[in-house]
Amino acid sequence: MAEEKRIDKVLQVWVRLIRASDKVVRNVEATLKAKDFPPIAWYDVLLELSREGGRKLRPVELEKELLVAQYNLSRLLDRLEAAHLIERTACQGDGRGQMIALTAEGRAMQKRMWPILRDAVEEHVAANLPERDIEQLAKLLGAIGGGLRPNSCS
Amino acid sequence: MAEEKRIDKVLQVWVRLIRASDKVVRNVEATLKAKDFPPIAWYDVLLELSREGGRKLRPVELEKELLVAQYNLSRLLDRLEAAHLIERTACQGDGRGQMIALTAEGRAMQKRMWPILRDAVEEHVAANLPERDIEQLAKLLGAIGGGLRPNSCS
DNA sequence: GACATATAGATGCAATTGCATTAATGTCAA
DNA sequence: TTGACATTAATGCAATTGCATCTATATGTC
Repeated sequence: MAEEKRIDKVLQVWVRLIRASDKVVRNVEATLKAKDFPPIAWYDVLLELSREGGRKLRPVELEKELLVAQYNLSRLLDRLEAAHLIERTACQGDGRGQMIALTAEGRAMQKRMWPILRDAVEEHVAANLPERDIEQLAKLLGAIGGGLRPNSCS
Repeated sequence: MAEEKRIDKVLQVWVRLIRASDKVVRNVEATLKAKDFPPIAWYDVLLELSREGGRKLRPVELEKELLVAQYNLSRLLDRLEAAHLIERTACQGDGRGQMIALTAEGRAMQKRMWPILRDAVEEHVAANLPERDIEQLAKLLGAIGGGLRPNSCS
């Protein structure tokens, strides 16, 4: 009986987790699109590269940071490259690989997207949650997601 | 400064929410697929119909319950129908609409999927969270997601 | 009844995702 | 060095999603 109750609670978390995530992502994507910005996935790549200063990253590294499937990243990079936001260059030392560099345009895009994204996230995630709940939530979600790194950065 | 800190926390929740949800969904989908079961989306429809006993539902109703886009639901129902898990019948009283009925096969599928899904969710969502955290999480996620209904049912 | 407008559901088409496989190196042991 | 095996990245193809639009029926107004 106590077991039954627990599984019900877990299922409730399951449903709410998916719905909350879905809702928030849709809203933020919509905000970006409404202002003619590219999707969140593009921002993630641009941010990851921005964080490295001028250092170039290899797709494999991005893959690990962003938790994107290899074939999806490959094509995401195609799109970013076509939009002149990144550049692919050969990787000396490893003939298989390549280095991904942010272009000036790419860096500018990341900077322009940042405040939009920040405000959208603040609005749709934190709506009217008190500081305490935010912290609690971060802690509990961290427990589900496993090891994660911090985020943000302009 | 206090503001800065808050937004950082909110962004952390944003990142973790997406990652936790993503991870959990992928794991559960993988579990289903590994046992040759259809995806979660199918289960959601089957469960919704099962809950109604023998009552048929209209796509519009499902749409609201499941929060799926109209055109996606239309095609999801195509697939379920092709798999003989549901049946579409005319809707008397409204010539535009239709009624969706669970077939015996559909009901059986829902029943077979239930324990698999339950265990997978228990494993991937609740891994090693104490009861208290589960409840906290449900409460907090509910605050983000807005009004939600309870779940589960075999 | 005739018309304007709203609602239910389907569908063509483009973009994205997932899956399986491939090509090209790299690594390491014999 | 060579051959077996691992790693990096790309790609053909099918399935799914998003978007815009379309058809058919309903509803309300005159």
